[in-house]
Amino acid sequence: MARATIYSIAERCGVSAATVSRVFNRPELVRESVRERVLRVAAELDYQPSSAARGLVTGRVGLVALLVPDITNPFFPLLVRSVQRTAERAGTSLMLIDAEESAAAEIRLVTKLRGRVDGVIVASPRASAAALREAARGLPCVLVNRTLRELSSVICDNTAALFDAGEHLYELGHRDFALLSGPNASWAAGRRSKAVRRWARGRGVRLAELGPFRSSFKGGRQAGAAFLATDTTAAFAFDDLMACGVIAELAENGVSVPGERSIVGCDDVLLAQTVTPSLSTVTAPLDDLGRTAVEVLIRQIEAPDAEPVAKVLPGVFTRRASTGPLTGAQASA
Amino acid sequence: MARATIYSIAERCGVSAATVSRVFNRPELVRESVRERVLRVAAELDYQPSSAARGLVTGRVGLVALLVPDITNPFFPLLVRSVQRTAERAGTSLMLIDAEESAAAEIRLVTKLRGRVDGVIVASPRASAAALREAARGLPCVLVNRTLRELSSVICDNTAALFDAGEHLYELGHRDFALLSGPNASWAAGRRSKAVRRWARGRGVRLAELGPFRSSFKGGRQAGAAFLATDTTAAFAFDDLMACGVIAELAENGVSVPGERSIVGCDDVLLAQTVTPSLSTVTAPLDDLGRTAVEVLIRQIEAPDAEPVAKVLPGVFTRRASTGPLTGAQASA
DNA sequence: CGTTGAAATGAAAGCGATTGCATGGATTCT
DNA sequence: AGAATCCATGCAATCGCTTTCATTTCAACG
Repeated sequence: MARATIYSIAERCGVSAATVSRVFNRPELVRESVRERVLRVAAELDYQPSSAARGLVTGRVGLVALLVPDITNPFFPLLVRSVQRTAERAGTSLMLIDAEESAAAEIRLVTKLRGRVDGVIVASPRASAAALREAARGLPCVLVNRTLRELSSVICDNTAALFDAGEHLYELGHRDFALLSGPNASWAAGRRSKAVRRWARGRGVRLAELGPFRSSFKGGRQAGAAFLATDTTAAFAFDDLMACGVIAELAENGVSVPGERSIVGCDDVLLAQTVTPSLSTVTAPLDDLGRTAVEVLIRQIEAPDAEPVAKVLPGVFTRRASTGPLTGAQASA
Repeated sequence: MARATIYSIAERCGVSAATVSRVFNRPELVRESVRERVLRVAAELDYQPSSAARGLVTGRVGLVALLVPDITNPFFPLLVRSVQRTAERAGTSLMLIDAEESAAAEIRLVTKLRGRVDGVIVASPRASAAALREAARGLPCVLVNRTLRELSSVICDNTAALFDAGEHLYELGHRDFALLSGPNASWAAGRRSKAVRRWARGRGVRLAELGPFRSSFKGGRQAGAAFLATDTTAAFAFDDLMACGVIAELAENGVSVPGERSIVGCDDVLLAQTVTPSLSTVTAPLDDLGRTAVEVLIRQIEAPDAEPVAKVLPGVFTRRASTGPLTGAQASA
């Protein structure tokens, strides 16, 4: 049986296709008895409107894309969920695209999206500002965790939370810190490093800058080795993934956390709670981040010429078990 | 500037829209000089075909959906990536849908997909067989990690790998085992439990069945407590997430792994490698799973009346650090 | 009972692409 | 040279829906 269309429904109901269409779009314009009949028949026939046909005439396809650099990075699934949930509530579906960490792929993929989706959310883009701007031309676009003049963005500002983390460590007695920085290409990494540097300078403590390291468990192992080679006692890791690698590396070398060294991560992914010891970290408001991104995007889709907006959501420091007091034993180390 | 269409391109090139269309679909039918000119103008105008218009006439929208029960479960991101990669190679995009662990949502969402996508891959569905069959009527559909007569499926069979895991533990000296079973609604959980039971019976060892527990870190903590309450020395956890919870619970109670108890997980998610001790587990061929699912789905889309196929891919036991020899100390415990 | 205005419905145009068929010009064959 | 063939291209129908505009229906009113 061929798929039901508004015509097959109209025929069965003895009305015109226009009326059937109205039942779904402007039901208040249709007499109740007719409306009910149409809905009943539609249900019987398993009618689902063709998104292609509707999209062709309305110019909207009811689809927004979310481009992530690496879906296997535990940071993103929560973002994906919140974006998808918000999108569904707004009556639009989500097209997910994994750029597999390639800046070139990002650009290529965004470019291909024009005409296929109503708008795109680009999370933590690696690509250059110029390329991004060019690729997003004529396509409503919202950046997550990156700002760019001329494009809307939603970012998580961890500055205050990193200050809190620093203060927390300072109160525990730490005076010598390590900054395990993230990839140079990462905009967020730059911001985080800057925040940590600012705090350290303001607080007047020593800060050894190590890295950059990759944002992965392995990158964290390397960072951990580098951290061990210094005589610092507390480290700011670029993110949780890296922090987990650091913890593993330290454990392997018989260095206890937080007994001998303290570590804070960033993002608060699932991993941060499951690792032993659980990770003190900066919790990103992932739910808000995703929701806000969709809201901004939808506004952008509805008013394509509106000024871009830049939303900033703060992260929050969450204390767990990977940070502890500086003991006498360490101080003498 | 309004978006470019085949008409605007045709006009600029002094040819008809049909020719422009052919340049993209059957380029060999168009004279080279014309083809080049059209392509150049199309590039200049940033032309992207309207997927809606194309979909309307071809009946294909170039989109397949992947429905997962919970994107935040670390099992899925790898599947998502492999599905998306394979789909992109086949020239189709991926619509991701998170059912947020609700069987009802699964059915509702699949139903809504008819007309919006060319086909759907449903991963680890929770919904009842009847509801699934009904929802997928008239929509090419492939199940992952679940079989159902009348629908195609791609599953990972862990039976042999679980036998290997058992043998491995047996050789290490273990004789008393615990089975920490997964949710009753999970088809995979049933299969895994059955495999473990079969192995234990065949091998003639004691098997304490505990649970069911939720497939989450917390569920694992509970499972860990239950495990500790027995005098068994090795546990089969339903999956890695649960196994990590078990390890955390044991660690908190001062029980060393694998010194005092051994544990194996299932799936081999990122977590399995980052947890301390790293987890001996059954590695699922996620890449193959995703790829095969897309291939089967595409075949199904191209030949909607073909018989459903059921593919089976084997898991492989991977030894890591969470399994170790039974020491005298434990035996006496 | 004819008029009027509102409410309900229908007719038809178009959205942007694909594609079967017709056409016209160049090439080849007889 | 005329017929047959072939290649490149254009014409026009079509996909399923939305939406404007026109038309019909009908209740209410004078």
